[in-house]
Amino acid sequence: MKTADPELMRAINRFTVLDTIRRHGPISRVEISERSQLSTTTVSAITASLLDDGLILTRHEGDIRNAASRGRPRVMLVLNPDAARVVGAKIAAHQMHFVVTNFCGEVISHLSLPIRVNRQPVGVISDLIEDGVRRCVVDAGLSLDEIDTVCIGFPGVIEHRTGLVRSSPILSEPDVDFAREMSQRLNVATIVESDSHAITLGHHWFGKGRDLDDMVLVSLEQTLGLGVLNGGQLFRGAGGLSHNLGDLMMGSGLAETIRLSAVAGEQAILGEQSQQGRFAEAVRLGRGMAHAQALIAAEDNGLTAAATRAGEAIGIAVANIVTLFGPPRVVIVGSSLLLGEVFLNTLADAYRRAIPPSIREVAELVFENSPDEMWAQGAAVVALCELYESPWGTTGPAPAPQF
Amino acid sequence: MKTADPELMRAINRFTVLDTIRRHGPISRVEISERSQLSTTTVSAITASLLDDGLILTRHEGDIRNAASRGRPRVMLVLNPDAARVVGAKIAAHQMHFVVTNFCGEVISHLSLPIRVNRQPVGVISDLIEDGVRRCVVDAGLSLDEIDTVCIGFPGVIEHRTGLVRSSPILSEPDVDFAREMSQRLNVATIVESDSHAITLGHHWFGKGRDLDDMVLVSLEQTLGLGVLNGGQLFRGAGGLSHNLGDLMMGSGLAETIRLSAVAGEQAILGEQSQQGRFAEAVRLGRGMAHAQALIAAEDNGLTAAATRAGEAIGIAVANIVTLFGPPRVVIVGSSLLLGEVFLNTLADAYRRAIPPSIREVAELVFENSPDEMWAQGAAVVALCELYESPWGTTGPAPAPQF
DNA sequence: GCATTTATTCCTCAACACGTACAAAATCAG
DNA sequence: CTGATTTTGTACGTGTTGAGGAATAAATGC
Repeated sequence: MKTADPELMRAINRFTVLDTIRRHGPISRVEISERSQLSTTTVSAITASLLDDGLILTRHEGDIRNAASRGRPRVMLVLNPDAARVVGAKIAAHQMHFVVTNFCGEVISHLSLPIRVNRQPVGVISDLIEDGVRRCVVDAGLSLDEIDTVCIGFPGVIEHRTGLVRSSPILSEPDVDFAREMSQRLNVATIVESDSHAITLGHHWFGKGRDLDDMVLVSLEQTLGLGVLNGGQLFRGAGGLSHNLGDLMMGSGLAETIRLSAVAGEQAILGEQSQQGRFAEAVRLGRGMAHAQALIAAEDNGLTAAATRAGEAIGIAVANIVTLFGPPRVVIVGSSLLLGEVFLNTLADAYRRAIPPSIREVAELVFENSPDEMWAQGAAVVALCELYESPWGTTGPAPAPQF
Repeated sequence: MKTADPELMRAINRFTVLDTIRRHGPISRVEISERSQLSTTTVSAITASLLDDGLILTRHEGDIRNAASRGRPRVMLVLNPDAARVVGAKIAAHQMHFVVTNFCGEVISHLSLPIRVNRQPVGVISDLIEDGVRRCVVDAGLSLDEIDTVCIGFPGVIEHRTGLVRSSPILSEPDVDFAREMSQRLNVATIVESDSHAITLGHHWFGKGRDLDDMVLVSLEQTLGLGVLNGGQLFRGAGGLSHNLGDLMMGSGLAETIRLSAVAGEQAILGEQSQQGRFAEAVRLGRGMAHAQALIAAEDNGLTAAATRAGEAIGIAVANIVTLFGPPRVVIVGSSLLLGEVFLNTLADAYRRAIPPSIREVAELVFENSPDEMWAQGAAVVALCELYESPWGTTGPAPAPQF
């Protein structure tokens, strides 16, 4: 059972203030007070502490109130971008993406490695990731010592609490303790998280979920993932396991049942078609979906049928997710969106037909083909979220005194 | 955003202590301190306040420590059963159940009304419920003034926050504000909650979920419902909507897709068979499932086939729920369990085949045909939960001074 | 220059958790 | 029967925290 002491109270309010400053750009203390329902004096005390810890900065310039306003001008507060730096990574079958971001989540450097890591031994993959992280950090003009946290977004079933990769299409073995592996290699605190969860938080901070504290994100990549945002926080099921949409069974009887990934996974859509020359090459290079769109536009019947099947199945699955979670918005991302109109229209249509009438108006569907960088940025956001919640001034590591 | 002040801190710790006393029977202050990680002095202060408010009682008898123990004997604390009384109700198509419970959730009186309310106008149903509540309260030797809260468990999609019945097989209209309706009739604070949520909390307090703070319950009655317990609390999706398992679509393509309720709902299983005389009569009286079991035992081929189809579909759906929520236990309740071995075995078998191998060991299935009284008791627990969380001594209504 | 307005800070108060010391109530030893 | 022992529960003081009011700071308008 969680016990409440003054420390927890302080942590909550500190987080509230910090998050308000992050969300609402340059903001004055009074406005924080209004938004957070905290008294001005409490806000002042907390912001003083945050300023003292170097997490926020004052800016006297940007008082954007009605210019002809009397009274003492507001002092605007902003996040100190240099308060911390984190690395976010997205690992996929055919490429890796790395970003270094500052405390605001803004990308400082970006590295894309088009390397096929599929089914390589764990050691090889760790090597490649370690290399990518180090290079991206150097590109940002930093050294690893200056990085606070690394977060690696992985496809598959991830146990966030322990950092265990339960199963992933990229790794040939189950139950790999990737968090420990990378922590030891980099000597930096490392988090492992599902790539779907990462992009969910990424969209909450910077993308299509900025205005909502409750939403659901469906990611259609090599694996079919799910992220549920509940009250501004990721909903991690019991044990912190990430969800794997691809493992859902579609069908009412065992005879005609099929796993969603077998209809709508990347491999399922492209698989049948990928025998022939140039297309197979594209798939191997991770550009299968873009290529597929061209083929569909050129009326490739086999692919069109596969895309239609996939769209239908996913539309139904999304309707089921809405039935269970009732979010006001469903953001759909991932490389499969590249399949184009046919796929998207089928999906939206199947959704409309499958959703029960009584909750038809509850959720809106939003399609967004986020750039790869955003996935990595989302992983960085996961890391930042943990930093935000961690106690800094009081119990955290004291900043080394400078002489 | 939720702000933290001393009041919140106190509320949290008060709840922790109260809940610890409820769960672990007669318990001494030191033991509370050990279990809750609160200091002994804090526990002492809080228990003093609880004693002062009359929510708990001291019991000097039951020091069950090693009998030959020296030192000052422990004073055991228990919930004061008479601190409050609530009414819980379960409304179903063919019958209503009411219970009055004390502050511990123990049933004081129980009333079962075998009335068919299916599709009656709202006014008629409210009348019947009002009557049932009043009779049950009188049976308990009480008057309505002495009841603190009423909670009514309804099948269908319920919006707990607003007390709105979004849709229910019992009501012919959608979006009925049942909470207000009953509050006005009874002049007692009334909560409306999904019957699945009610039985979920009921099992958490008294049934198969007593030892777990995370679990999932699937209810198979006229509607197919779901309750998710997360960290000891009901997980209510965005907007507080209850889930409706029956609205899930089973199938990967629209052509072969069917709603779960159309395969595994009570009507779907019994519907085809219920034309003939005695069976139709049983169904009308709400005893369809029990009768069906007898017919299946007598090798009624049509019914057996229907039960098998339903079991398969539900097994698959449960596997999907486990994929999404990853609970350590799934409790399956409801009248459909009466269908017997064929149904249960098919369900368990379909589940085993549908669950992804990587999480096969995560969840255990538990079947439990809870008595109707337990559903009503669960509704009472919902009411009690709200009482527990509400502030009593400080900000709540001060007890009228007695002269 | 002075009143006015607004943002921020200083000071005091109440509530809380916690640690220490002390009182209470039983057992055990002689 | 008396006193030491052991364990439990409580009174007091300290250090948090946040809230509210008074005072201060910094601009505008007349």
